[in-house]
Amino acid sequence: MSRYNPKEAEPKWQARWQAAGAFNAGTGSGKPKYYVLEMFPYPSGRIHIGHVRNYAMGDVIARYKKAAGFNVLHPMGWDAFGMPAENAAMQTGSHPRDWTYSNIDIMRSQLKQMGLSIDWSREFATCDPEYYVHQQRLFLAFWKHGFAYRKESSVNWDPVDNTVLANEQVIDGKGWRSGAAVERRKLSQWFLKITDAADDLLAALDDGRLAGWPDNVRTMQRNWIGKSNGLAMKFRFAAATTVEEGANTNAPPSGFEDGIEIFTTRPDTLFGASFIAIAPDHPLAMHYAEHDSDLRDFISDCQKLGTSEEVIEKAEKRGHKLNVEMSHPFDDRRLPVYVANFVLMQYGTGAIFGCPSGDQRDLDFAHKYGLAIPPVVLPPEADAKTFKIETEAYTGPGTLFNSGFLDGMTTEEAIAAATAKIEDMGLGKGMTQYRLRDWGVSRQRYWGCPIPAIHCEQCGIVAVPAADLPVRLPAEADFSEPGNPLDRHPTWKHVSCPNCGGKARRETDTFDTFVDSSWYFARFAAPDPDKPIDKGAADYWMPVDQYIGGVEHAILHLLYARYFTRMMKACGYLSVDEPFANLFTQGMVVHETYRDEADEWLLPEEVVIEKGAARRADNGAPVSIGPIEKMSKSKKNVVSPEAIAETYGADAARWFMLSDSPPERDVEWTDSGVEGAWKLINRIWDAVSPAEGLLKNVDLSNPAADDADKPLRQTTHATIAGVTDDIENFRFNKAIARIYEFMNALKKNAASSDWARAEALSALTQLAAPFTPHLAEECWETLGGEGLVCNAPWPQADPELLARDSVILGLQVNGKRRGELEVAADADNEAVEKAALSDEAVKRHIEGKTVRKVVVVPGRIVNIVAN
RNA sequence: GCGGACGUGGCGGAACCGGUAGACGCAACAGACUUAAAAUCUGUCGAGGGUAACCUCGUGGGGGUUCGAGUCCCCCCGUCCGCACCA
Repeated sequence: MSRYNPKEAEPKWQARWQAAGAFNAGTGSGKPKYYVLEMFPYPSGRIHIGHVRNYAMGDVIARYKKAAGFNVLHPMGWDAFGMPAENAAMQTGSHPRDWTYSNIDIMRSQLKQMGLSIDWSREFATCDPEYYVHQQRLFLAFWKHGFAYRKESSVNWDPVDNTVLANEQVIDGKGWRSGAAVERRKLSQWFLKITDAADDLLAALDDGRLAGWPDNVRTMQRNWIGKSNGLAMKFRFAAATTVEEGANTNAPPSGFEDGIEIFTTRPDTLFGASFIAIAPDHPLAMHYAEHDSDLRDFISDCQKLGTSEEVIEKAEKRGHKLNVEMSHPFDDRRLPVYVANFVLMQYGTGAIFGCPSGDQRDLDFAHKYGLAIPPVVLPPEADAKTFKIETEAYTGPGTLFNSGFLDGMTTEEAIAAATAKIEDMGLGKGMTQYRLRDWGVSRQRYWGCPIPAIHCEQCGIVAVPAADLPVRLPAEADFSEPGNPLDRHPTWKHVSCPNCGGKARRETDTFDTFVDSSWYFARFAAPDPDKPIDKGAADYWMPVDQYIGGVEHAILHLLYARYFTRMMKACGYLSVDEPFANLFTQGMVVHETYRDEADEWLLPEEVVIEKGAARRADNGAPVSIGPIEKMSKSKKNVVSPEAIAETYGADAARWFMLSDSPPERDVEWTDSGVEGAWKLINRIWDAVSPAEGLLKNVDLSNPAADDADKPLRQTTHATIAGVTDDIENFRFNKAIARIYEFMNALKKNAASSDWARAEALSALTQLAAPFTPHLAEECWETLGGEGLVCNAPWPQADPELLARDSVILGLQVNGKRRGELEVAADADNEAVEKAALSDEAVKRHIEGKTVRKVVVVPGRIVNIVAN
C-alpha cells in the first residue's frame, strides 16, 4: 500500500486542472450559470489561514455547483488600494505600488497552492490603471446623472502632522503617530447621494429581493438606514430674554428669526420638554461662540473627541448653557438652550428638544444640570399618582398625562395630534428622516483611484474629458512625511482647464477604497477593454449567486455595493439592482496572542507551550498568553498556510478549516486539528488505494448488488443525500462529520461485494472532492474513474435506499427518558402506545400511578404522563 | 452608548419545526502490534452515587410557559462584530 504524498500530488493536479482549463468560465454553454464570489482580499503581505477558510468555503460551493451541472464563474482579484501601502512607504521607503504588487505576487502563489477552482484569467487588482480607468468613467457617468456632489464635512485633523486621520488612527483623541490632540476640521469633499436610494435599499431588504441574505445582516442594514417618521419643528426665541453682554440680545441671530428647528420622533412628549440642545458644530453654536470664549472652549473640547459616532456616544454627556431661552409652543414655559456634546449635527437638524422622562440621555443630562423632569407618558398598569421617573427614563408606549390637550391619548394618538397641532400653528411639518448619511468618497491620500475632476478658477469644477482618462497616479511621489503626497507633488496637479484652457489644478483627493470594491464583482463577470462593463456578459452572469465574506462587512461594503449597483443600472451598465442574490457571512479564524517580556508580539511558531505555560522557542524566556483574537498581522497571531501545506498539504489545511466549527462561527486554529485532518486524508487514501482499477471492472450504471450489500448501500446513499444537503446549506462541518461516519461504516462493511464497494468508494471520492480536491483526483485516478473528478457529475442518492424500515423512539415517563422502543416506521400511534406501556422500564416507573395521558410523536418520542 | 450575534463535556462542536442532550472529530486513558518509539488498529471517555440492573444532577446565571425546553418568553452575566476615513 503506497503512502499518499501531497507534495507530489498537489502540484501535479493543479497543473492538470490548468492544462485542461477546468475552471475557465465562458458564457457559451447551455448550462445554467452560477457565480460564486468570495470577498476579494486586501494584499497585506501573505495570506493567513483565515483567508484559506474563506476561499475554501467558496471553493466547496464552486466545485459542488460545477459537478451539479452549473456553468460556474469563480474569479479572484485584489482590493489593492489603501492606507497600509502608504504607511509602509513612510516606514520603509518602498513605493506603495511596488509593495502592493509584490504582495500580490506572493499571495497569488499562496492561493494557487491551495488548489482553488478559480478562473485566474479574470484576475485584476483595483490599483491597475486598466481597472481604475473604468472606475473614473463610472464616476463621471454618476456625476452627470447627478449622483455626485460636493459639500463640506468634518474630518479628524492632526495639527502636528498636518494630515487627515482615519478613525482607527485616532487613539484616545490623539493622533497615532504624532500623539497630538486631534481636532475636527471641515473640508470640501465629494459625496454620493446614497440617501436618495435609502427607500429602495430599505424596501429590497424586505420585499424578497434579498431573500437569500441572512436575517441578521438585513436587520443591521435596516437599522443602519434608520428610517424614522417624525416632526421637524421650530422653537421660537422667547421675547426679550437674552441678556448676553455686548450682543444684540433681544433679536434672534440672523438666519434664526423663526427659531431653532429641531427633529423629533416623539412629538407626543412635547409637554415633557425641559430644554433644547444643539450640536457643537450647529451654526447657532458657532454664532454665539463668536462672543463667548467659554463656549469656544467647550466647542473645541467637543471637537477633540474626533468624528466617530462611537466616541461621541460613549463620552460623558456634557452641555454648555446659552444665555437664551426658547418658548414652548403649547404653554408659557421657557426652555433653556444648551450646546450639548451628544447631539449630532449630521442627524436630523442638529438640534433636539430634551424630554428627560422619555429619553435616557436627556434624563442623565437633566440630572447633571438640575433640569425639570416632568413625566408625560404613563406606562400601562402604572398609577398616575405614584408613577415617578428616577434613574430610568420610560421610553415605551403608554397614556399621556400632564400634557394639556394630549391627556388621555395613547402614544400613537398623541404623536398624530401633536404633529397636526404643530402643523396648524405653522411651526413645523411631519417628515421622514434617515439615519443614513450620504457617502463621502474623498480621501486625502496617494494610494487610491484619482478622482477625475479639475478645479478651474474660471469654470469651477470640471470633469476630466473622457479622452484624457485614465487620470493616472504620478509614478513618483514623496512619502517622507505625512499628508497627501498628491497635493504636494511638484507637477502632477498643475493642469490647464479642459473647458477654457486657463490655469487649473487637479483634484488631489482619491477615492475611498470602498468605491473600488463596490463594482469589482461586475468587472470580474463582464470585463471589456473599452467600457467598465460588457453589458451582455453582465446580463448573463449577474447577480452573484453566492457571495461569501466576513460579517464585519455586513453594513458598509454591502450597502455601498448595493447602492453602486443601482447607480450602474440607472446609467445603463447593468440590468439588476441587487448585486448579491445569496449572502453567507463566515466567522473569523482566531488564535491566542503572545507577548514577550519586552511586550513585543510573537508569532505562534516562536512560542512553545508546555503545561499551560508559554516560553520563547529560541531562548526560553517567559511569554504571556493574551486573549484569543482575530488573526491580524499587527498582533502576529497568524498561522501561515504555507507551513501547513509543506507539512500536511493544502487539502489538510482546507479540510481542517471546514471541519469542526460551523462556518458562520469563529474558529480557533489548533495544531492538533490539522493533524486530525491529515489522519483522515490517509484513512481515505488507505480505503481507496487497495481498490485500484475497481471502477474499470464494474458497471455502476447497471446495479449488481445483492441483499448482503444493503447496509453499505443504504449508508452510501444516506451519505450522498446528507452531504449534498449540508453543502447546499453551508453546513460544511456536518458534511465532514458525515464523511467520517461513512469511513467508519465502510470499515464495518468490508465484506460487501465489489459492486457495492465500487459504488461506495466512488461516492466517497466525489463527496470529498470539493473539500480535498487533490486527494480526490488521486483517488479517482486510482479507482479508474473517467477523466477528472472535478468534471464528473455529482452522485445522486436513490430514494428507495433512503427509506428506513424501522425507527427507534425515546420512551419518557413524565418527561424523563426511561428507555427506547424500536417500531416499524409506519406503525400507527395506537400500536406504539400499547408497546410503550408494556415496556419493562416504563412499567416500573408507572407502577402504583395512574396514566393520565400518553403523548405519541411519530418517529420521535412517546411520553407517558402518570401520577 | 447604540445596533447585530454568540455562550452545550478537558477542547471544537451535533441535536432539523419544542421531542432520546453530547453525533463526528481532537485530547486523554487502557489494550494490540513493535526490541523500542512513532504511525496504525481495538476499546473507554459529562459529573456524582451504586457490586449491579439502575438512580440523581447537567446546555453561562435566575425566573416562566409546556406532557416535554439547549431550543420559546422575561431579567441578568460574559465574549465577539459594526458604528460611516481600517479593509
